[in-house]
Amino acid sequence: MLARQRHQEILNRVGRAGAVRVAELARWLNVAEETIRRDLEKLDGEGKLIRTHGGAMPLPEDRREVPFDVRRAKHSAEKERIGAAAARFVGEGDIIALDASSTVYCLARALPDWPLTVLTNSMEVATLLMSRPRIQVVSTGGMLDVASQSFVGSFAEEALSRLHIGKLFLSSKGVDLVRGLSEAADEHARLKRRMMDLADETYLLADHSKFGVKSVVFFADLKDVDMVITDRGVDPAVLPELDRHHVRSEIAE
Amino acid sequence: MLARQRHQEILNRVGRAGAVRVAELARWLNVAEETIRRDLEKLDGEGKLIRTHGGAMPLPEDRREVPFDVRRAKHSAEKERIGAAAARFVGEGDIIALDASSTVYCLARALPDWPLTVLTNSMEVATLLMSRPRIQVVSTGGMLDVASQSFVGSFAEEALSRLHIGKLFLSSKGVDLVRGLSEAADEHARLKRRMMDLADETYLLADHSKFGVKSVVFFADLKDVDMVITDRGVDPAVLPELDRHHVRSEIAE
DNA sequence: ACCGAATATGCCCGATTATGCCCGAAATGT
DNA sequence: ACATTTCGGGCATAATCGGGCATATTCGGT
Repeated sequence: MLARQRHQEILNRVGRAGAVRVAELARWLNVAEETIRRDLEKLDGEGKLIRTHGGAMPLPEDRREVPFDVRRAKHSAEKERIGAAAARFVGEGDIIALDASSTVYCLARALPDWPLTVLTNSMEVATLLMSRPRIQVVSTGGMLDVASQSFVGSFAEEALSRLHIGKLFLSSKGVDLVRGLSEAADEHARLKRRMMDLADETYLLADHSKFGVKSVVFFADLKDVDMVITDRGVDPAVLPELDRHHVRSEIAE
Repeated sequence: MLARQRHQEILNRVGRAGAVRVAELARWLNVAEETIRRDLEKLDGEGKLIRTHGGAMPLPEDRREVPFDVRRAKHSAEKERIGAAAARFVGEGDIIALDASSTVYCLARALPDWPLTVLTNSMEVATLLMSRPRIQVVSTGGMLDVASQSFVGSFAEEALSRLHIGKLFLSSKGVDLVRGLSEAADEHARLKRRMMDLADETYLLADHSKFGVKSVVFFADLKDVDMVITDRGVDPAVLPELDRHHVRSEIAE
């Protein structure tokens, strides 16, 4: 039986019975309990059921469908991997900031399940993390930019200054080794700059297509970044160059 | 039976019976009383019921933070009418504020299609209005409260002070002619108070079931309200009383 | 078709959680 | 005031979990 098939089967049974136990499922589906646990972990992570000690329960009625479309534009596999790799730098109790970008959204989905405070200007990230009980979400507020579904403007920028950020995870339209990070819109650039100024550490999430690209507004030097997380498609010449700027880097496998 | 399942069952019985005893629950659910005690301790800690000696009781009706979808469903016809009536007070180019309540959400849906600036602390209102190109949405930001899907906290409160609000539309858990408006949670109460202080005019949207109800935290007098919009089910004695306080009122037909 | 990588699965073991039992202390009812 | 019920904490036990490791299967690229 295929793993996916098993997942469906589990969801079916959870939905009908109201609750299932790991041992039950293991017997019923002829797999080890470890496998069932991994299945439940995955399904819980996807928000399709709720894991409990000893088994799982269906979602409470009132949270089954989030009103907004949780449609996700193409998460290229690279972005997923970069997000997962970045998630490993998040420690328990950390105060982290996430910007409004699709790569960072992937990180949000991969965040570990422990107490965290997450500051974000992205509506989508906020909505996503609302279903994670151990995560405290804080939003900058500000003018709502429809295109990026995020808050921008001087209001958002000044709101930031009252906060502390441990680790900032951001992305940018372009990453040039000489000119640094760039964005297409000034308002987004300014906000990212502000976030970097306030953060103890800055992690740049950039898939290989971002390197060498210069967008319109430059907002930071590469040397202001503490670590770059990218994917295997990156030009091999880039990593030594980062090293030369004392920027750590990691390739998400 | 899973622990979580038992918790659900306990909440069910408490909710339906009004009160339960530890011994009863232990017998019904086939576990030791110690287990039930631990369950009750946990549920009480989560604010889902109130422990008493020998058993537990449900939360008083008016201090329950009902999830948004549920609130929206309740009295929806009246709320729709009230929202539509309130929308007629919104003029072109107005700067209005909307709080996080289901009635005001109905107003948001009924907003006229002309240029507007809308300040809100509700994620759902912000999401809804994102699809309205002529409406500029501004959010307070702050800590995200999951139950109400809205931003609260001192952060949100202070963010407000930098803004101007023309007309504020809000609702509240309870409206008492003598004691005024009340909310179940302090953080919501404080924010609403702050909004009222900053607004030129305050419109209270309250269906008839709100009148005479006293929740936990009072945050404003009726005389601070400029206009009350309610429905036909309201006690006829209420309107003259409002008049006596120089509060205008309207019944949404 | 072949090989290395990614994925899925199973097994083992120390850590965590859930539960039940016991007993002295606190609360309750008569 | 006294008998009874209920509570809370300490302890023991069993179920469950999570992570590390090994093996098998599938996938992807040549």
